[in-house]
Amino acid sequence: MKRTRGRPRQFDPEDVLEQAVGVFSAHGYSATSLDQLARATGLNRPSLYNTFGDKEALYLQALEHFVTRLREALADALVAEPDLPTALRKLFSGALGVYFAERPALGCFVFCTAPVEAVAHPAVRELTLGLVEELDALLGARFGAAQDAGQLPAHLDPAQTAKLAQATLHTLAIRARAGESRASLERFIEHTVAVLAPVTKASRGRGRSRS
Amino acid sequence: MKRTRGRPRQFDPEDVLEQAVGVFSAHGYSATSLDQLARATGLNRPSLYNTFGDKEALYLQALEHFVTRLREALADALVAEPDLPTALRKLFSGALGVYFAERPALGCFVFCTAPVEAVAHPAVRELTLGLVEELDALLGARFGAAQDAGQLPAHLDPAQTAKLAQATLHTLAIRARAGESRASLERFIEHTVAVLAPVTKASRGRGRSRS
DNA sequence: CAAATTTTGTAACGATTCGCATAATTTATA
DNA sequence: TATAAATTATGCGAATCGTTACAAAATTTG
Repeated sequence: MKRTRGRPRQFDPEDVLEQAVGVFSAHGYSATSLDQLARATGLNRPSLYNTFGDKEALYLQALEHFVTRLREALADALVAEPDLPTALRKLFSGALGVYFAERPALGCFVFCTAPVEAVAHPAVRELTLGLVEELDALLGARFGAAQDAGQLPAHLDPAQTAKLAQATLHTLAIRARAGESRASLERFIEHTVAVLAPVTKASRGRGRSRS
Repeated sequence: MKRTRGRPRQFDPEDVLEQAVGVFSAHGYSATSLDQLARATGLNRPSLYNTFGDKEALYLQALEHFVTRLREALADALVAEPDLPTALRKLFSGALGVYFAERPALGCFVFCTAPVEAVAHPAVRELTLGLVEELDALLGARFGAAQDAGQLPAHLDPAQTAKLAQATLHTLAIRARAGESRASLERFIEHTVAVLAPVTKASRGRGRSRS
C-alpha cells in the first residue's frame, strides 16, 4: 500500500461520483453547471478537472458509476432467485427502489437523461446502447434458462421477451420521473410479471421442482 | 378573414414550430440556444420572443405541436382498424416512422427529451404526464373494446395491458435514439403484438366477424 | 396623406458558462 | 532541512447564454 508522492487528495473519488450522479440525474447534463457540481461535491473546479477531466468525461464516469450499481442490483435479483415470477418481481421492485430514491422521483439516470445527449455525444450513445444490449443479454439468458426449466411457454422467444422486460424498465423510469405514483407502478409490475412469466404446468408447484 | 392592424409577419408560426421541434428534439431543451433556433427558423430572436414568449414557452409549444401530430397519427391507427393485432402493428409501425424520421434517429421528442426537464420545469412534467395518461386512456379503451369483441383473453386487464403497450412505445423511442437498428425494432414489434394481442378462438377467422 | 400599430433587424446588456493559469499548501523523498 | 511532486484555492478570460431597448420598415385605419 504505497502512498503517492505529493499532497494527498482530501476526498474519495467514489463519493464525489456519487454526488455527481445526484446532481446530473436531477438536472441532466447540459443544465448542470460545474459550479453546481463543485458546490455539491465540496471541492472546486480545478480538482474536478484534475481528477475526472472535463465535464463530459465526468458525466460519463458518473453514468458508469450508476450503471455499475444498477447492474449488480439487477443481476443479483435475476440470478439468485430460481423462480421466474419471483425473480422478475425482485428485478422490477429493485428498479423502482432506485427510481424513487430521491424526492421528487428522478427515474433512471441513464434512460431519462442520457438519451438526450446521445445524439451529440457519441460516447454517451455508446454507453446507453451498451447498457441496453447488456440488459437484453442478461434478461435473455434468464428467460432462456426459465424456458429450459419449463417455466416459460415454448412459443415465447426468450430474447424478444427480454426486450419486453426491459421495456418495462424503461416505462417505469419515464413514468416515475413524470410523476406517476409508486403504487400505480407497483400494480403495473404485478400485471407485467403475470404476462411475462405466465404460470405453466411445470411451474405450478412453486417452480422449484427442477433446477 | 380579418387582416391584423400593423405589419404582417413574414412567417407561418406552425412552420416555425415545426423547425423548433427539429432543433429541440436533436439537442434537448438546455443544449439548444436561441441562436440555433433563430438560424433554423430563419427569423431572429426578438421575433421568437414576440410570437412565442421565452425559451421555455417556445419549448412547450414545440412539444404540444409534436404531441398533436403524434396523437392524431396514433389515434387514427387505433380507431380505424377493427382487428386488434393489425391496429397494434399500425400503431407501433407509425411510431417507428416518427422515431426514425431524421438521421440519426431522434426517437420520441417527448419521451426522450422532456423527462430531463420534468424535474425542474413543472409545466414540462405536467405535459409529459398528461401525454402518458392520455395514451393509457386511449390504449385502454382500445383493449377494452377488443375484449368486448372477444379479441383479448379475459384474464388480461385492458388498462394494465395498455400500459404495457405504451411501455413498448417508450422502449422503441429510447432504443431508436440509442442507435438500435430499425430492423431489430420491427422484429420486436412482431413479437410484442403476438403477446399483447394473442390469437383467440373468436379472432381466428380474421377478427372482423363482429364489429 | 398622416396616424396608429405591428413586425423586423441591430445591437447590446448583464449574467453565466467552461476551462485554465497561477500561486499557496501539503506530503514524500533525498 | 531542502527539493520534488501532487492537490487545493483564488480568480481570470474568452465565449456564450437568454433577454430586452430601440429604431427602421411595413401595413391598416382615419
